[in-house]
Amino acid sequence: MSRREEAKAINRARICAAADAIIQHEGMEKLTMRRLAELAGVSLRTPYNLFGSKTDVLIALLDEAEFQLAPLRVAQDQGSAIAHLLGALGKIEAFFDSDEEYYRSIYEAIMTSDHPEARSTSVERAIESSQLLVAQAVASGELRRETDSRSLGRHLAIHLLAVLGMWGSGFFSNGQSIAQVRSGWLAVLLHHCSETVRPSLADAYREACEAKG
Amino acid sequence: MSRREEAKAINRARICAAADAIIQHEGMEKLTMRRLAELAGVSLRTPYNLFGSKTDVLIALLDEAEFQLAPLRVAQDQGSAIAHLLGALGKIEAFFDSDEEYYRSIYEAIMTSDHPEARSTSVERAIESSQLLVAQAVASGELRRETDSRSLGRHLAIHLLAVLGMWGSGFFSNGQSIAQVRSGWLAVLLHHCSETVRPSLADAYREACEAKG
DNA sequence: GAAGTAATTGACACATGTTATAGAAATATT
DNA sequence: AATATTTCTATAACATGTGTCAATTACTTC
Repeated sequence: MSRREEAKAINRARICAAADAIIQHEGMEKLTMRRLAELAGVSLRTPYNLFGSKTDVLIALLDEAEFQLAPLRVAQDQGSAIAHLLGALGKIEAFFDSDEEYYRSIYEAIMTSDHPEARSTSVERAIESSQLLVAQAVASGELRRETDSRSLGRHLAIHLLAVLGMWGSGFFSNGQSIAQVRSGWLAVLLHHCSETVRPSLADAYREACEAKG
Repeated sequence: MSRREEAKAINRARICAAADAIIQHEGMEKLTMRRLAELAGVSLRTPYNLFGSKTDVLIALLDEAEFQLAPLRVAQDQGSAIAHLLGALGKIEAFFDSDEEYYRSIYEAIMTSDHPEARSTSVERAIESSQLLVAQAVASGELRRETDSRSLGRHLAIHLLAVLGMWGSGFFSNGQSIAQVRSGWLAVLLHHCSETVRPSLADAYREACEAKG
């Protein structure tokens, strides 16, 4: 990395750190570009040079935290694809729980920003990941052969994103959100699964419904 | 209505008409409070006095058009509650189809506004309506007795709102959106329905899946 | 070390949603 | 009819995200 790139990386990191600090200690409303530049010790223009927009800074914060539905993307060579799908929910929940209000406010800001491409990107990513996992579940026989994995994968991802969106708006707590998604997913998976896994999914569904309230 | 209220109503109507005209002929980006006030022939403050915020003007536009998932709310005394649920989708589709780009841009603007309460309100309304219809379907025996109608109703509403949200972001076309919701709803309903209605729902489900693509 | 290049800075500008203030006009109350 | 209240207008202001542009600084290349 050339020294120029190095300097840029340092500035990028300082800006992220400053954004993080402002959100944590002063709240999202106080995160203005002027305040951010001040705390990071750079000029007002620099965040724009390095990130593009305020929304892009927030996206970088989430990326830095390795979110972005990463659990859904984990390569999966062995084990049950359905278990993997459901396990991903638990990972997402744990991740958000680690600092719920922090991630909630960032997530909301991104989802309501006037840069629609920020939304589209995460929608597309989630749909692709979910379609992949569903296809694996079909291949492994957990879901019936005739299942349209593109359609089902899209359905699951949409449901997840919708609930996350409502969590972002403060409509659900993190725990409620994931329980909501889990029962929603199970209801649909039950309809597409093969007889072998049906009993265990049905149990899981009953549990999930009770866990909601 | 006192003459004062009358005057307010007239101004309100003029502002709505102006907003409508701007969105239709100049596009959502041109809908600024200054342009709106100018075209409505009122001062910049008046829309704030009469509506509260720009978002509230947009909400009024949708309300005026009798949207807000009104079809879901129709009182239902007779006929099949499930048919009513599915029929509501068709009505929503027809409504949006009547001027897709117009409603899409308004819907998106509301859903991405920085007034989160606007979002919460429409989420709450949709969930309540849907829970009511599901409860009726349970009462009539179309859905099995043990169905948790609050939970299922919430699930259906969330899925609808999820897809509408993506339609708002331009991710789906109107037709695709509703087809997506219909098949999603049918999959879940199939899992909760009584044996009497299962065959017809299964048929509808197959049709809906083919209609997507 | 000199010349060229890329990034940063600073000061300013603009459009926007929103609020403030003061005064004018219309309406309601007595 | 006189007074009080409500609403609207006009104008200015503020905070914010973002853009412009010239000057400067730091780095790369030769």
